Amino acid sequence: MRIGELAEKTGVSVRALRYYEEKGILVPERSTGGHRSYPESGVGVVWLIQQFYAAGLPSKSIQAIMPSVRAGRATPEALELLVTERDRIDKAARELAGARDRLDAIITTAGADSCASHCGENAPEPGLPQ
Amino acid sequence: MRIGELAEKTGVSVRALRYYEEKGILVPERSTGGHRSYPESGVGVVWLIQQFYAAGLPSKSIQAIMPSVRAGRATPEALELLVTERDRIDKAARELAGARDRLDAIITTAGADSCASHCGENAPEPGLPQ
DNA sequence: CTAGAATCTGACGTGGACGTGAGGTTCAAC
DNA sequence: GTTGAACCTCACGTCCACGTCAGATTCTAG
Repeated sequence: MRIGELAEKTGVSVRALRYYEEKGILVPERSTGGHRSYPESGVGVVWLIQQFYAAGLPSKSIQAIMPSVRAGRATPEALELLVTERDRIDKAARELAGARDRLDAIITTAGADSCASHCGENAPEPGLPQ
Repeated sequence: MRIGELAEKTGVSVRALRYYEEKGILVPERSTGGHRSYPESGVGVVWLIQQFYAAGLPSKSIQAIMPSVRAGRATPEALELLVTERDRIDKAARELAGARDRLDAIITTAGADSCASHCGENAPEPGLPQ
């Protein structure tokens, strides 16, 4: 599969795919003419890379992790990095939950006021079973 | 409280605090000489700002949200932004959980292999209660 | 009153993940 | 064989949350 097709299938830009190669994250084959050629599995791999980026992993860590992903096993050093990053993600998730709750609190109180002000008086409870 | 003290109490750099003012996120009083003066409540506010940044909110959104935080109520437009950002955080949290699980899967399988290879055969279970 | 610490205002530097041309090459179709 | 789309390699531009340095001003302790 050529770079444009992979870009379209994944929603990632062509530039980004070239950038991944530059960083050693996703290195494709080359045609005789020099064009990049990706396997079908590239789609899933790109999705995973995007998830890792979204989780805040830097390129270097992703590049270090990808071989383990492909192989299904890891050297002790790679394993250490994996655990470190997983713990970092756990921490990030907790902070995210905190921020979300803060926003939610503002929404319920502020929203209740705002609603009362134009929906007609005080609702029974701010509500929020979840 | 002066800027250095607030920086020390929050662990945020002096430069960052000035940046928050530049972006209209946290605007302090001024002494006659022009030095910034923050209230005690600034400590909590800065923590909240940090949480929002960590959650991926851009300065503009934070700046738009802070008045609602201070007032405890929000205009309909602000409320819409709050809900939008909360949902964005929820989505981010789900993606984060996904990435975490992917890492975890690699860790357990790869870790089991890796452990067996140097700890002496197949352990009963990959283990990892925490 | 004076020294030194803290703060002030610009203003340029940084790092990461790409965006965006410029200018040339390769590929698929006709 | 030729054309137009897709691709190639530089290489500079961008955005954001600050870092960092310079040079001037203000505050606080003795």
